[in-house]
Amino acid sequence: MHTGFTHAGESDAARRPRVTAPVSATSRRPLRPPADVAALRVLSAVTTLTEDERNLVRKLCLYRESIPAGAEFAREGEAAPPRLIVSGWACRQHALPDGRRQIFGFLMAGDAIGIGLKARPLDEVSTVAVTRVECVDALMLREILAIQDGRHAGLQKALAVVRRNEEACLLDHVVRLGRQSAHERTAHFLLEWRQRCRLAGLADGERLPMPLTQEVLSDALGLSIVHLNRTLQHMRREHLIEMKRGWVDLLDVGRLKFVCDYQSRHNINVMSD
Amino acid sequence: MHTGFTHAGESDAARRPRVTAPVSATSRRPLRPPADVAALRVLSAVTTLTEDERNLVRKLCLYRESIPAGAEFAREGEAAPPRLIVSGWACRQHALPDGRRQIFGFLMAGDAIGIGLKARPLDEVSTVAVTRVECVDALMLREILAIQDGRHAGLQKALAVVRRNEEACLLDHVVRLGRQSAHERTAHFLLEWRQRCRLAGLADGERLPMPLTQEVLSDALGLSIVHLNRTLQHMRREHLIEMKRGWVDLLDVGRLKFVCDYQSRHNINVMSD
DNA sequence: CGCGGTCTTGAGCGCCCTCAATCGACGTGG
DNA sequence: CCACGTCGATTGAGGGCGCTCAAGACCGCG
Repeated sequence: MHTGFTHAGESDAARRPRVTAPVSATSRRPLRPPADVAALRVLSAVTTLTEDERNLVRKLCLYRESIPAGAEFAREGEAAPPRLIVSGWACRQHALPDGRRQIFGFLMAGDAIGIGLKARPLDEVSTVAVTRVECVDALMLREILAIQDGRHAGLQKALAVVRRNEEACLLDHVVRLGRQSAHERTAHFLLEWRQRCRLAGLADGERLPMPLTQEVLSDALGLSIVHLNRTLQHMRREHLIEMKRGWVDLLDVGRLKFVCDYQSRHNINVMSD
Repeated sequence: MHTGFTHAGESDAARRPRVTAPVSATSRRPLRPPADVAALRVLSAVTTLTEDERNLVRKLCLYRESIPAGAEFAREGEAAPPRLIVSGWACRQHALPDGRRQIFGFLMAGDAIGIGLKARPLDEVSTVAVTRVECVDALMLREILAIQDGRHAGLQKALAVVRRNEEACLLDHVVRLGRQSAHERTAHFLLEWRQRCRLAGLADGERLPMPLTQEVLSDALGLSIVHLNRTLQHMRREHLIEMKRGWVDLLDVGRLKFVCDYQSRHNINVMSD
């Protein structure tokens, strides 16, 4: 049913060579960091990391693992092995026996799976790669978090915020599914997507990567694929968005926010420290 | 819009005097425990508690706080003060500016709010008492959890499981809202409700307390109040359920499970030690 | 007895679904 | 180079699930 998302949406970054130019220790972040530190970018956007912590993450990223599109990170019910996503997109989902499925949310560069001492239910649902996903084993990160030494306080906080954000998105998802129309849902989701892409440095202005097929999108938004298609068309005719191969342009963020009453929970998390 | 749920559904237990017959130390639990230990029942159903731990909870329950129906535990965005619910029902919700609201889930005896060192997003949404709620200040519990001494390992685990259950219910909620029909949603919700009521010792066979008005229920299930009403009527005509003042009878649990493909996540949590 | 809150019922309709077919892009093999 | 298969996006037709509006019944309460 949902196999083989080989088409578009692999970020440019994902195809670059491993280690490019080593960033000088205290410099500002480059505007387009190489893939290795895409995850790092997310983590350091959230809180200040020491150079030790940054190097630790960089070191982890040397040992990659590639997961093909459509493959499962972990099956339903099993605790997922700890991983940190470097590039690509995955989703958490649940499949009903009759073929329907519901997607709980998406994972992108910088998101962690199975981190955290006690596994959350979220880490025990089926997690599937939507595109090819580059990730690294995060067992070491997990152990570092377990040891409560102050040296990695920043890293600890960053990963906690990432977890919190995922849960906050889940709450927004509930509101979308329960109380919003197809248009509102779609607009709201795109704005959330925008915020996450910006945080990960994947956005190019208001142009966002959109590796999700309409089938995947409809399974997230609780709509039929046909109706989602018509909803997107309507938004294009309204000059709210524009879609190309693997990309989506948000043409009028203000109006998008207006139609779905979007208010970002993430800012709260990012600001608070 | 949604104020004053004074009508039905207060459990008998909630009206009983504080301390009735002190249960002998090692005896089996009484079938209908007094309200003071309703919370205790939930916690000890999850894992084995030492007598010290049980006494600690009992002691906490001496200093009650009563919250009237309709009152907010904490406003949106603020971290809720730590509390343990002894009796009554509350809900976590989010209100949209145009009056719509979505309920994320319900809290009942044994559920904790704002426990946990780092607050989850769930603890930062608006939490409203659906009936009158008796609860106790759980600041002490929270501090006990912070101190990692082995003496309260059982209590720690019990509260962690309660938290996990709430998150698992949230995931089920997403599936219901996104991919199930009104009938499936309703049946699925009732079965989840049943499971939680049984755990809390509030069920009388297949007769469950149902303090929720149809308005509240519809805001949880993402349905209009009218359609929920008709759905319930249909289930009554099908001899699946029966409803009375503040109670619901599940007449055919097997068929209910069949129509909505119900599989309990809770058993996993309760079993696993 | 009047009143407010809740539940119930009817009528009408629109959002969104299902089924089914077409089109375009792309990769493959002859 | 073209025929072909596959996958995803698109479009049309038709219908049903669930919505809104509105009114009435029921019930506990002051």
